[in-house]
Formats: sequence, C-alpha cells, structure tokens
Amino acid sequence: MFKVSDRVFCSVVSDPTSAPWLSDDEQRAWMALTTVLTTLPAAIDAQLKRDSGLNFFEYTILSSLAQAPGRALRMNSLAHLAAGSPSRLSHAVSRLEGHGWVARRNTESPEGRWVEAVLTDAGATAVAAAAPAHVREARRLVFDGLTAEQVEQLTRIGYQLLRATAPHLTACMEVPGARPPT
Amino acid sequence: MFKVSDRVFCSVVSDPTSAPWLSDDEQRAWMALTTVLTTLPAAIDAQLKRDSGLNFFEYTILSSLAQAPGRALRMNSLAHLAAGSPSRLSHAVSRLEGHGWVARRNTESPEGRWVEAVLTDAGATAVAAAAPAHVREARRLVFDGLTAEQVEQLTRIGYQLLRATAPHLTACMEVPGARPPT
DNA sequence: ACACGAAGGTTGCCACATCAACTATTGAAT
DNA sequence: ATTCAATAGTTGATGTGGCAACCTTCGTGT
Repeated sequence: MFKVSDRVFCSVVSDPTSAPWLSDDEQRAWMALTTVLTTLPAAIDAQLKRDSGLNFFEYTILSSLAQAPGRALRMNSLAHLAAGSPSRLSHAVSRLEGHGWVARRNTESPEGRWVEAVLTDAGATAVAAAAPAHVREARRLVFDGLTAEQVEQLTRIGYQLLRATAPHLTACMEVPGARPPT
Repeated sequence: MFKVSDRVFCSVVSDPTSAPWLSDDEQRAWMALTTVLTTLPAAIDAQLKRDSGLNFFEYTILSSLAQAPGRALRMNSLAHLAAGSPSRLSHAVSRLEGHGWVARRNTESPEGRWVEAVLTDAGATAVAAAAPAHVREARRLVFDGLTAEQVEQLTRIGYQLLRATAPHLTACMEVPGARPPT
C-alpha cells in the first residue's frame, strides 16, 4: 500500500541550479492544483458519459447552442465558448450531427459565407435531459464543499489564471476586480 | 468575431424544473473553473511536449521516480502519486521504457512479487533537463499572477475539491485546516 | 490440500484529441 | 486584374487514455 512516508507527490524535481524554484507553499498549491486538474475533469466526464453518453465538451456545445439566439452559433464562436480548437470542435460537431442533435448550415450573411451549428429539437431534448444530473454533480464535486467566500476566491483565482492560459477569453468575461489590492 | 453579447459561456442550461440550480455567483465560478480545467492542462502539456517531448503525466512519473528512494516505485504507488489509472500508468511506463528512461523490474520482497518501475540514468538526465523550463512555466501560468494569500486559498480549495474527486488521495496529504471556520 | 476471492498488473480495442495539411473565401496591396 | 496574406473550417493520420477482459499471485476458509 501507498504510505504517507512515500509521498513525493509534487511533480517537480528539486534542482538548486535552477534559480527560481517553488517555495513549500507553492509546491503544496501546485500539487493540489495539478491533482484537481487530473481528477475533476475525469469525474465530470464520467458522470456525463454514464448518464447521458456525452463528454463535457459535447455537453458544453449543446448547452451553448441551447442558450444562443435561434439555437445557432457560428463554429468559430462555438469554439471560443467551449474553449476548444477548431479541429476538436469540428470533430465533435460531426459526432453530434451523427446523433441528430446538431446540424450544420451555411450562413448567407452579407459578409461572407460561414458555417453555423444549429441545435435540433432532439438535441434540445437531449441536453435538457442531461442538465439536471450534471448540475447535481457540479454541486456535489465543487460547491457543496466550499463556503460562499471560497466560491468567490475561486472565481477570482480562476479569472486570474485565465489571463495566462486563455487571454483572448478573459476579454469576454467581466472580471470582478481580478486581484484584490495587495 | 465572437462578441461579448453572444456570451452564453456557462456550460449549464437553465431549467427551472430542476430544483437545485446554480446561483449567479456559482455559475461564474463554474465557468471560470471549467475553462481553467480545459486550458491550463493544455498549456502545461504544450510546454513540456514542445521543450522535452513529454506530457505532464509522463513528467510526473519521471519526477516521482527521481525523488523516490532508489529511484524506484511500485506501479501501484506510482499510479496513486501521478493520480492515474493502473492502465494509463502501464501504457505510459511502456512508452517511457521505449525511450530507455524507465525500466520495469520484479521485486522479490518477502510479501509477494510486484512490479517496480526504476528510473534509468538516461531518465534522470531527461527529467533534470526538463524540470527548469517546466517550473518556469508553472510560475508563469499560475504563481506570477497570484498573491501569497491567493496561493493559500487555492491550496485549501484544491484540497477540499479532492475530498470529492479523489478521497483516497486526500489521506496522503496533510490538510492545512481544510475549511476555515465559517 | 483445494477452492475461492481479492488485489496487482497488463493487454487489446475503441473513442477522442492533436497536429499538420488542405480547401475556400475575403480583403488588401500593387 | 493578380497576387498575397489572413481567416474559417475540414480532414486524415497519429497518439494517448479509458474500459473491460484477462492472467497471476496471494491469502483465507474449509
């Protein structure tokens, strides 16, 4: 069995020659963060897959379309909303099309011709059926264990992290005072 | 282009029939969290892949072995340390074996015969070479933007989330007062 | 002694993501 | 007019993770 004394949990190697190393506090945070990064998406995906046959990315696509005016969004916007690459989105939409939940359509807007994904009635039904259990799981995994204060801290920290990982997305969110005055 | 007014960023569908819905605050937190969950691992993996040809899971394996006594760990312990399934670990170790960075070995300990992964000299060299840039990236993506207070908040929140997603792992970490007295 | 179940570990198959290459359309430069 | 670059989107090849089946070894009960 795996004992506490064995724990070398942190994923970085101590090497004094590399100047800016992580402090003990930072190492603990890094360990906790990376483990969450591994286990939480797996848990979310597992529930969706088991109960609805969707992964989280597909669910996000359906959900975004369901909330969009006319149940349609251009592929490019959808890729941003779901934080996925164009390729990943294209593959996923093809899959959803195969289930009859989404359809592709060409826009004949004044400026150029693009591709829109449209949520079908069957798709709307599917996402509406999947949502309640998904939300319950989000509560169970995240919100049930956190205080309201921690939820706010998490929001701020999350927004801050996105400045580095997804700068083009942070423009799309109102930031509630991204970083408290130190 | 993707406009702010289009934003239906949250991945849940509003459905009043499902009793416990997310509040506005929770929806913002959920949106930020899930986007981090998507983009941060991608960023970490991208740096490692580009600079060292490793993904984060493989890096964690090498790093864990490098810090273990005798540079060796049983597969089972390693799976826990890297927060991966036995199958995923087995595949990854096979890959690392192919590069000559890790070797498998049978333990002939008193109680039973298990499999150990051992870090080779080449593997130790590889992980030592990969570490500095990885740490720099961890700083850039996470710590440079956060205050010391936020790092502590992140640690507490992370540990709390792990209670739901990886209960067997939380036992292996000392929790610094997992939840402040509400 | 023998059967049985549990735990550790691996393998093969399938599903999904990434990457690079490619098409098509637009708008600007010359 | 023609070319050039940029943007939108798709496709196919490749690689990696999850799942379920499987093998082995050990410990236990009878």
